[in-house]
Amino acid sequence: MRIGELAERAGTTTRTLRYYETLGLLPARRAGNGYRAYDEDDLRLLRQIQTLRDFGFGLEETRPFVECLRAGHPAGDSCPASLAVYRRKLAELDECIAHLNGVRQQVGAQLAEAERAMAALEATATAPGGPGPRCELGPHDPHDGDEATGRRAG
Amino acid sequence: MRIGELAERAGTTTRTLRYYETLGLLPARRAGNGYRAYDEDDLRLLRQIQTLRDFGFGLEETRPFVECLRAGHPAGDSCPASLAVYRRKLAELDECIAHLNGVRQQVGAQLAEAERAMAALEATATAPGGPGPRCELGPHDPHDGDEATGRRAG
DNA sequence: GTAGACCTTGACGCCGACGTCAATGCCAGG
DNA sequence: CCTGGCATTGACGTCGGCGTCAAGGTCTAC
Repeated sequence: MRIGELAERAGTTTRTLRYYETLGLLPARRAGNGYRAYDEDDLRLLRQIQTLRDFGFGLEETRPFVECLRAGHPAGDSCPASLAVYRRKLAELDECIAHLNGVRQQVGAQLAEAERAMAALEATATAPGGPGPRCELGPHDPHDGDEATGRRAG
Repeated sequence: MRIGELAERAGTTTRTLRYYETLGLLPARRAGNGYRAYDEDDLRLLRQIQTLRDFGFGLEETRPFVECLRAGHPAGDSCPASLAVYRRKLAELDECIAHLNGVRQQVGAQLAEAERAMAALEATATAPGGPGPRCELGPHDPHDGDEATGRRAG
């Protein structure tokens, strides 16, 4: 099949497939006219990549799984290199989750404290039966909470 | 004080301070020679920014806190807009943590399963050795919050 | 008067995973 | 023949938070 069909069947875009090819993740054979030619196995490789990416794996981290599949193994995680990636990822996840839990606690404490202070001020400044709470929330895209890129000399 | 001194006292770089200024986050007065001039209040604003950034807040999210301080309030979170950011962040954190916990479980299960299958075949493993764990796991796709644009049609 | 330590603005680089043109080629249908 | 829908490569844009030059101005010390 050609790139458009593979993209559609996998629910992705041709741009993505070409990108994966530049990474060597999903190389394609070529038809006589220069068009990329894919088969069902390529679809499987692609699905493996997508599954891992949905878990938050970087594309490079999916490589061992893809190569494992291409080596003829029944599953992408039938190889030691893949298991190593799993383990690394688990450690990363644990660290990240712990970090976020810590942050959550601190932010929660800050909020509670600030709310307490605000309530004290409003009680002294506003009369009873006043207006409702302000609603200044706007649309936003969820980011992650991370750091670890070298900042703050410390 | 000048930019170099402020940077040093805050443990950051001049580049960062100029960047904050372009964002309007930390505007500076100017000395006669064109040099940026900061005072102790600016240092406080900067410290507020840093604290929030350490929590994983984006720079834009620190703006209400900074403006709150500049408005003369005792703390950056003495204003309703700041509290709104806190609450939004908490919700984000909760969502992110829940997501990561789910992923962790799935990856853990995958690993366990793969290890079982591997054990049945062979018992050879490679020694690990990574550069260091980073926490860059996102709750989901950072560029768009849903799959309407086409990936993983399912 | 000159080194050199500070400052200025401007502009490009980086990371990840693509999106989005642009210019052009291939092929089937009317 | 032309239209139109697929394909090709190439290259720049995006987002966030800066790093890293580059070319020059300013002030201080010797």
